[in-house]
Amino acid sequence: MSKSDGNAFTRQNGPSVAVDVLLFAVGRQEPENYRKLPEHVLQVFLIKQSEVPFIGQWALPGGGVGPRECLDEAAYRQLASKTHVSNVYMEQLYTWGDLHRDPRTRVISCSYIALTDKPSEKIRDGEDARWFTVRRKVIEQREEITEKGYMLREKILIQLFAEGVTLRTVINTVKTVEGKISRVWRETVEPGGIAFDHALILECGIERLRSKLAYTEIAFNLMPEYFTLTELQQVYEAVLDKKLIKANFRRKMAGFLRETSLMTKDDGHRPAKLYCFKPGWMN
Amino acid sequence: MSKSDGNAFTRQNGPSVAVDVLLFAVGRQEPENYRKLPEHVLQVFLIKQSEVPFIGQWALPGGGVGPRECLDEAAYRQLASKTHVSNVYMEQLYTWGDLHRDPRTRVISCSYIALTDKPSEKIRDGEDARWFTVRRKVIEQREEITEKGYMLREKILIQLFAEGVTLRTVINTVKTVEGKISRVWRETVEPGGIAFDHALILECGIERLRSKLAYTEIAFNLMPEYFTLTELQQVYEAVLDKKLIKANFRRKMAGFLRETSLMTKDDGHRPAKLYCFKPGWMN
DNA sequence: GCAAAAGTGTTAGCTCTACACCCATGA
DNA sequence: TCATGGGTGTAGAGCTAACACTTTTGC
Repeated sequence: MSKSDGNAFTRQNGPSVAVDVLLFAVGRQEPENYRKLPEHVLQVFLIKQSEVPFIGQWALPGGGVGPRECLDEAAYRQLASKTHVSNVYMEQLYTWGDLHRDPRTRVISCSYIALTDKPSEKIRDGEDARWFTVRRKVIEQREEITEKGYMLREKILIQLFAEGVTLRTVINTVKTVEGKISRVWRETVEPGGIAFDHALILECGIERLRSKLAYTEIAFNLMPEYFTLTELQQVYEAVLDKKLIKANFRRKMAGFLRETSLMTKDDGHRPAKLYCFKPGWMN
Repeated sequence: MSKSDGNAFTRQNGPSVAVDVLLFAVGRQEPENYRKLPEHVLQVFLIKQSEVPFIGQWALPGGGVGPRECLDEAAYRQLASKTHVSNVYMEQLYTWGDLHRDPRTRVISCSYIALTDKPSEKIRDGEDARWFTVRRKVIEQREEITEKGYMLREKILIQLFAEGVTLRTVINTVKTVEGKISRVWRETVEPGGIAFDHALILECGIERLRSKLAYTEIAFNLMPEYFTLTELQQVYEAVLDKKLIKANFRRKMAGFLRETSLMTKDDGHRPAKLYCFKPGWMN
């Protein structure tokens, strides 16, 4: 940030700066009968655009950063005003700066992941904001040895479901290694009704969420304060899209849990102990 | 990014956008005698500020983002022009948007990590740019159970050494858990001759680099094309600041290596096989 | 009784750790 | 010859996957 190059701090028409928030939750779907527990699915919150150039398409909640707020504050404000969700976990995901990601003007967007446990909460009235169930699939995968190194190409299908709306977006990712230098490249093939580059942001966010599940305690931000071990497991399964083995899962989680004296009841089967989160570093 | 809030895309005096690059390398220090291999240390590249308000202090290479370039391009351009290093691994680290991180005007900075294997290369003439050896130590640690949850405080000392210059910066980090919601907070206690919030960026980058060594192949970006297993181990040890056990290290790395028919020689001891990188997903 | 989920135990295989040991080189 | 690093083997601890089994509830 030395000042010696021409374009630093002198532009009056520099790029706008915005934030966009990927609000994730794990939703419970009604069980088939009184004995069964609800199924769990990963959900993301989107808003229908009412203005050109993406009128009718769906976008992440977000907007411009004010002159008196830092990025985190802007993200919180946008989330609170657009979704009525507050006091949630939030972390920066990635900053998107492609020249034409917004066709109107140059906008640099700092994206955030937010996690909540209340997808069912009344979040906004009207038809223009919805929780979408997320389904992600790798539909093509190709490994190559090239003259210069290695290449891994994947085609990814993300499907989004809400009542009356289904979106289908396709993304390509390319990982290359040339000599020792590795790179990742992502591009939208079919936006499928998702505005701006938000399909890319979503894909990036899902990847981050999944990988952080494995080596951090981030999943607890998707849980209510008290929860059963089966509920916790269902959240992992919904995010990872993969069945886990109960006994093993419980042993692995043991270090992050504080037992309570509370129990579930009236569930049509044996009551379960309720736990709450205790960080791993608290011995 | 719906357009419906007042401060989106209408400001002409919005924040400036810049990039800052943490260029890391692992340097070799001259061995004591002909038999010994060189010691390895983590190094970072800094530039001495020649203008107010941080005149005489040291900062990361960086500068404003041009109107016709995306963030990655800006980072590459800054790196190339300030350090004469190009064709290196680079990834986004974090975007810094505090209101007063630059006392002159509002600047939002997207920071990058860059990794190279050539710290010794003549990088820039004159007295105003140096490779610094990095030493990081946790000098205080406190765990607490509070009314609302848990808290982990750490005080971190980072020392930077170059010929004729020693910098000493102290940073506090606080990790809190309230109920289920976790947060991280970082602040500079003593900048110690480092400009802007670049001490924070450095600390953040070291943490990221260390944690990514464990679960990615990122370390190979710090290696030359051909290297011995001991060299690779020394790079890991320099970054992690921790001795590793040779036999175990070799077994763990086996899946990421392609053997060559080349050998070292004239080293004052038994010759070693040279390897090159092969990504883990290439079977 | 029975369906569903809560919760525990066991085994085989793998990985991680720590350490010991031998080999090859050039001065 | 010997200091130094190159390279491999092994035993024990601990983790993981997979599966089987018992317990407790509401209807």
